[in-house]
Amino acid sequence: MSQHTSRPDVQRSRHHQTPPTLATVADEAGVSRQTVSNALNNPDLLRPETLERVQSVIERLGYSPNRAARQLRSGASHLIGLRFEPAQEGTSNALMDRFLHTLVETASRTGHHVLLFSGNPQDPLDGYEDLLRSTAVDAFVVTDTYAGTPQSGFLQERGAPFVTFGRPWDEPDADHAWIDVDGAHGARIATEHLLEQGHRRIAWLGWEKTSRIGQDRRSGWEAAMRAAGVETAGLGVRLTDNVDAARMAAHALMEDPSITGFVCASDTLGIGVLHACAERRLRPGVDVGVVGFDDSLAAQVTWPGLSSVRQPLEQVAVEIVRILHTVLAHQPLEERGRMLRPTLVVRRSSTRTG
Amino acid sequence: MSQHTSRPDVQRSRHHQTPPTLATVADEAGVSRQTVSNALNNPDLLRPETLERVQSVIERLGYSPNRAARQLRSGASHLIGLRFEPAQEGTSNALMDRFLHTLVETASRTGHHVLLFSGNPQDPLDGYEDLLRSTAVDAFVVTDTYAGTPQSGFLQERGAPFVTFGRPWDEPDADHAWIDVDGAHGARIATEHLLEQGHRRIAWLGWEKTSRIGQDRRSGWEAAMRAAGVETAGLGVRLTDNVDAARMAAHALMEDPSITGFVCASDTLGIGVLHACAERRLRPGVDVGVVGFDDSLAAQVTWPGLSSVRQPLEQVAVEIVRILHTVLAHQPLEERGRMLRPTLVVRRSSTRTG
DNA sequence: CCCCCGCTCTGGATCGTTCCAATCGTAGAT
DNA sequence: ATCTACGATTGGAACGATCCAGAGCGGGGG
Repeated sequence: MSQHTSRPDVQRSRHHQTPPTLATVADEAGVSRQTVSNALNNPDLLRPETLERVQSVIERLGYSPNRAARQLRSGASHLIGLRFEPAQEGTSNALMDRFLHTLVETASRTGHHVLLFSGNPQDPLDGYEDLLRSTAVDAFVVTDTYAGTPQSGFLQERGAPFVTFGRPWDEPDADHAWIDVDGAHGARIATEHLLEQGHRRIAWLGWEKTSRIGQDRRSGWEAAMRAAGVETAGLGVRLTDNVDAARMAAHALMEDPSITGFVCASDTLGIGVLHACAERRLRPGVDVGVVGFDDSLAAQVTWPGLSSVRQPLEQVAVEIVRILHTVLAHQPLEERGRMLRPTLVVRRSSTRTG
Repeated sequence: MSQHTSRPDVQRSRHHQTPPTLATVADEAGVSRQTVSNALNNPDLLRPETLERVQSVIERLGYSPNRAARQLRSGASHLIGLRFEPAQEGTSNALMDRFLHTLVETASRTGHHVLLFSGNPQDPLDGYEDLLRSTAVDAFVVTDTYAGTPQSGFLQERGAPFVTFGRPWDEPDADHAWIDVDGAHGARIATEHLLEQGHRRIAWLGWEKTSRIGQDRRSGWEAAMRAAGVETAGLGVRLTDNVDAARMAAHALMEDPSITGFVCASDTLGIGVLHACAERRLRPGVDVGVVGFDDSLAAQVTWPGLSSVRQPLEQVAVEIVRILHTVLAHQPLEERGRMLRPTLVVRRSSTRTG
C-alpha cells in the first residue's frame, strides 16, 4: 500500500511519540513527498483539490516540518541571533525588555524565532563567529553599537546579514542597514516643552563627553536653547549615570535661582534632580521643571511622576524585522538607515497646571 | 588525493564563503569523517597524535559543526525554548531581564542557546505545540506558572523535557522538575526586620486573594507576626498592583498612628506607601518602616531608597540549567523541586539609624 | 494527425552530520 | 603458529526536508 518506507506503526504505542514526517503525510494523502513540500512552500503549484486533501492530512496528523531537516537542505534556519548583554550601563535594561518582546512577536509572524547568545563582555565579537560558522542563524540584530564597536565591520566583512539598532557613528565606509532613535530630537522636544511651561534657564544633565549617544542628546538641548535665544554657558554638566551624582549637580545648579528647568540624559539623572528638589522643599512641576529620558518604570512610579522622552522601541523592532526580511530576500534597500522620532510623556514633574 | 567528494576549491574566491565541513577537515587531516566526528564528540577514542592532528586542522580552517546537520542526525538541537511574555502584571519585568541573562550565559557554557518565542496571550499553550512538532528545541523553561496554568500538564503529557520556574501550586499529580523562590520566607524576613527596628503593628499590602503567589507571601507576614505575638486583624489589605491604590490604602491605615510598619507584595506597592509618607510629612525609616518586594530598579532609585526582598534569580537560572541537563541526560532527579531563599536588601526606608 | 507546451506531480539526489557494523593491525593467551 | 581480544579507524546508511530533472496528461496550433 505504502510506496514509501514510512516508520512502523509502533509509534503510537510509545509514550514519547515520534512526530509525523513529510513522508508520513505523503503516504496518508496518497501523494509524493515533493507534493507535500509544495503544499507548504508553493501552494499555488498544486491543483486546488490536491492542496486541500494534503492540508487536511497535515491538519489531522498535526504535522510541522522538522526544522533541522529544512534548515540543512535549504540553508535557512529561520533564527535571528541577538547577543544579550547584562544590564548595560546608562541605558536602563527595561528598555531592552520592551524592545525584545516586540522583536520576538514580530519575527514570529513570519516563522522566525529569536536566538539569544552571550559572549565574553571583554570581547564584543565573541559568540558571533561560532554562530556564523555553524550556520545557526540567518541574521543578526546588533544592539550595542555605541561608537567604535567592531561588530558591524566584522559582520559586514563576513558577508553576514544584519541590522543594527544604532546608527554607525564614526564609520564613513559603513554601508549596512540600521535603525536608530533621534536622541537629539528627543532632547529638543523636552527642552521646548519646558520653554513652553515658562522656564528660560534650562540646564542639561548629561553623560561624559565620550558617550556619542549622550553628545547627540545634548545637541538637541543646545539647538532648542539657541532657537529660543537663551545662552547655554554654564548650564550643561557631564556626569556618570547615577542618582547621587545628579542630585549633587542639581543642588549646585539650584544655587542660581534663575535656573528652573532640567533636561536629563536619563531617568536616573532626572530622579536625582527630583531628590534635590525634595531636599530643598521645591515642588517639582510648580517651582522646577524636570524631564528624564527613556520612560522607565522608575519614571512612572516615582513621585510625583517624572516626565520623560520615550523611545518608540516597538516601532524599532518592527522596522528591524522588516529590514531583515528585505536583506534576507536579497532585495535592495530603499534606504540605508532610518531615524525614528521619540515622543514626550508628560507627567507632573513638568506641568504647572497639574 | 582526496577520497571524499569535497567542495571545489573555488570557495575561497567567493565573497560569501562557504564554511568548511566535516569532510573538508577529514580530507585535510587525511582521516575519515567519522574520525573527525569522534575528535569532537569522543576525543578519548582517538590516539593522542591523531587527535592533535585533527584538532590543529579544525583550528586552522576555523571549523564548527553545522548545527542543522548535527541536530537532524542526533536529534538534539541544543536549544532551550522560553516563551517570552510581555511585561507581566505584578512581577516587574526587570526581573525577567536579570533571570534571562544568567540563563543565557549559563546555558552557553554547555553549548546551549536560548530560543525565545511568543504566543497568543489568550492561549498559554500557543507556541509550544509547534516547536515540539518541529523538534526545534530540546527542552522548555516555563516561567509563568501561576496557579492553574496548563503548560506543565500539557508538556508532561507530551513527554517533553521541561523545568518550571514556579512550584506546581494546586496540582497534586504533577511530577515535573521545578525551582521556586520562597516568597513566604521573603515576607517573613522583611517583617522580622521591621520588628527588630521596633515596629509592632505592621501592615501587609498585598494582592487579590486569587493570586497564589500573593497568598504565599502574605502567609510569611502572618507567620512572623504570630511568632511575635502581634494580632494581625485589620492589618492586611488586598489591592491591585499600582502606586495609587497603595498610596490610598496606606493613608487609610496611617489614620491609626499605632501602625508604623508596612510590608508590601511588590515594590510598586511599597513606593505607594512612600508617597503617602511624603504627603503626611512622615519620614520613611524614621517614623515609618517600609519594605517592598523584588528589588526593582525603582526601589533602588526612589527616595530615600526602598528596602526590598530580592529574589536570587541568578541562582534560579543556574539551577534550572543544571536540572535541564539532568533531565536531558535521562538521569534521575535527586529531588522533584527545590526552593530557594530570597534575601533582604535594606535601604533607608526601613532603617532608623540611616 | 502529430508535435509541443504547460500544468501536475513524481522519484532520485543531496545538505552535513552521527549511528552502526565492519575492518585492520597488534598484542596477549592458548 | 593460531585464535581471541581489543584499540583505532573506516565507509555506508540514515536523519527529514528541499532541489532538480523528468514523466504523464490534456489541449491548442500547425
